[in-house]
Amino acid sequence: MTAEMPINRILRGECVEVMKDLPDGSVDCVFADPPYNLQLRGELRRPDETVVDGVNDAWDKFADYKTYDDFTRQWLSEARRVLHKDGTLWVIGSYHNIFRIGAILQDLGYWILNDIVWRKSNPMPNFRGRRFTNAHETLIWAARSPQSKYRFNYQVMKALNDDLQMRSDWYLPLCTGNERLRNDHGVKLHPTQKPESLLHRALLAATTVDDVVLDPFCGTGTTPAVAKRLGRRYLAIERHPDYVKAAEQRLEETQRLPADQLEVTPAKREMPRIPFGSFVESGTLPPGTVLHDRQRRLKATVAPDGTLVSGKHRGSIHKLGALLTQAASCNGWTFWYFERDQKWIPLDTLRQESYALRQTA
Amino acid sequence: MTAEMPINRILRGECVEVMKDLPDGSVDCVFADPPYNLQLRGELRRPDETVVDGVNDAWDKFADYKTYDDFTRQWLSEARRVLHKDGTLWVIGSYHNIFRIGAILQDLGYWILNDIVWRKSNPMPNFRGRRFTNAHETLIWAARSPQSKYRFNYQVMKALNDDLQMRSDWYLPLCTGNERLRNDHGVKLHPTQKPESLLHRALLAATTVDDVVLDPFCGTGTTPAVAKRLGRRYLAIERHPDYVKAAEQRLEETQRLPADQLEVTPAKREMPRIPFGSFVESGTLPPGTVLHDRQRRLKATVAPDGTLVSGKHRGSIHKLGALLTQAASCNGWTFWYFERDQKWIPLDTLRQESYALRQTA
DNA sequence: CATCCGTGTGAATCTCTAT
DNA sequence: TATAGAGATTCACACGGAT
Repeated sequence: MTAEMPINRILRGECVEVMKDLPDGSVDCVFADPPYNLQLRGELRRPDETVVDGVNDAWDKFADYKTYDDFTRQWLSEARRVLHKDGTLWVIGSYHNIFRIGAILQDLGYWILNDIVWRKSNPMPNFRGRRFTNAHETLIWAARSPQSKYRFNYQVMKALNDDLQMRSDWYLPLCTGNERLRNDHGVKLHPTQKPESLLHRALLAATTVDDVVLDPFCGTGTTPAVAKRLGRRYLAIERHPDYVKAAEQRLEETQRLPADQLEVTPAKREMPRIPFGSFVESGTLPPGTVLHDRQRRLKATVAPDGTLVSGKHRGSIHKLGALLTQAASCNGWTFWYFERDQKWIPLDTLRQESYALRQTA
Repeated sequence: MTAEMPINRILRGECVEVMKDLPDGSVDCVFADPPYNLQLRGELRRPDETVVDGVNDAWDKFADYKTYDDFTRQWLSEARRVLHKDGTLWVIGSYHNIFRIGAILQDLGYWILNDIVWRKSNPMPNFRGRRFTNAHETLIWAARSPQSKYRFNYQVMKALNDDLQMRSDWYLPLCTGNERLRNDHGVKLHPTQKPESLLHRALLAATTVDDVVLDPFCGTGTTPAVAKRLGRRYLAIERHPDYVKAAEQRLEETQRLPADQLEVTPAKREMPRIPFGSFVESGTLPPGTVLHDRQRRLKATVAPDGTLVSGKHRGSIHKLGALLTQAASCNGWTFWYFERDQKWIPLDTLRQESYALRQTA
């Protein structure tokens, strides 16, 4: 290593090698989006027969778990050396790689502060119906050591979340539309570009103005771009010259926010959808519960999966209501009634009560 | 190991030892809520709950991770031996232990299918304001091997979620109120009792009626209680006699749902196959019947052997559909339409009607 | 100008059975 | 064990052109 510390630059090269040239303790925060080692096998098609454009790049291929672990141990070790003693590290991954990364960083002496779940508002569905929709990715936020006096901007996060403590589950959309970098033919430049909103929240939580942020897997430069906009200094490492070029251009077009705007971010609150099945799971309406319509002419029974059964018909609260009344559609929430304290109450009451509970929780 | 297989019982003892007495491949699903190895500052605990001295010493920390890893490897290995080749395993944990568990189960040959995030509707706040509110726990769902033909009740999960694919993030409340087991003084019996709703969803997704569910860390019996209620068989292991007693009492008070209330949305894959030719044989679609696609751009004629003919092409309803649309594959049942009462109806309707007839027959 | 509709797409470990 | 054939399977958005 040398004592020379480059700053606000994108360095081209292998991150382990490049980091070796950086001084000890010179970085306040690391954000890393390493290869996931996805191990995709064949071609996957949507129900409409179009082919899914999966990650098929050479940089995501590793021979086996051991090769991936060795690689992980190397870059996490160098990142730790380069980190300031009170610095923190973010890593993002999926179930393919995140467990290995988490275990290795614990072995290396990092101290996990939180695991954060990025809940995707618009994930790709599971086209074959063989698993749960893979609707999230996991970030690990860790201090360099258990003794680190790390930075956490508690009030900033609370303000960002309508004056409620920021939770460990973040609901954010994918990087799509205009934000996604594309070439002249409209083809995405990078298969896994992260949304700026994700970086915005992570950097806003764990760094302050003029802190140095290092991204060892820079890609098309989301981390340095958000860092620059938020008035942080940055250093990014990227192997592929095309990505370096794209990131440099992006950074030219990115302006540091004026000082008075550095901490203003609107937060959208989601109104969560409540599936009828959740009341079955919770025991509020156990399987076997009898429901009626308002006039009590129709009758249906609740099944363990939240469907209703009436004679030989089965369907959701909406579908069965429509079927039995021969209507095109039906709002099952207001159509079906259940009995409580000898009164018949519309299902929708349950939903209203549930919303009220969530607000105060 | 012996060939003796106890069933619907809670076995008292260390789970690794007890599992050694169970036959190979005798269990369809494992649900495990292992000790968390919580590392509070100044107090580090081994899996057996004894306190480790000198937490701040790196060597001790390594020693403790190693102890936890060895323990994890042991119980995951025995669980894998006991699992049926097509069986699946659920493990729940937090950031303190889940990364080690995930890496070890991958090393042992398990194949991760999903990681699931249990988002708590009512988590404990972070009192010191030094981190994000720890508002979730992580479950790993894994098959015994990449070759396992595991069970996933896709349609059941979809029904439970208002006819949308169930995602990998589950929003469920903690176990509180009446559901929480307490002693005569109102003190909770177990520090980490899981909500029944969580088990309801996991078992409903990955098992069917009469499957055998094993819980190696039974605690106060949430897993066997939900398994019993849902008509699954169970086997549970618990070390502490007080918990065994509480779980046994709880199971006595838990009733299996009546058979007609256990029925859920059937999987299409598991419906009996009906050959298209049977409708030709029965005269429902006599040879010469004309079929169209939905847009009525394509036309085919039924042959006596149940193949379709279009120009010089001939093949099954699937093959011909794929051929004419130049698709890799095609579901002929939903692709082709026939005319009845001056309406064009998909072939699949015939199949549905045939199923309904069998029900009433 | 607002609305509707068709099209495209996103870190994906994505089938099962009979022969 | 390899191959062939049947047949099951999608959600949230963004964008652009048409209404």
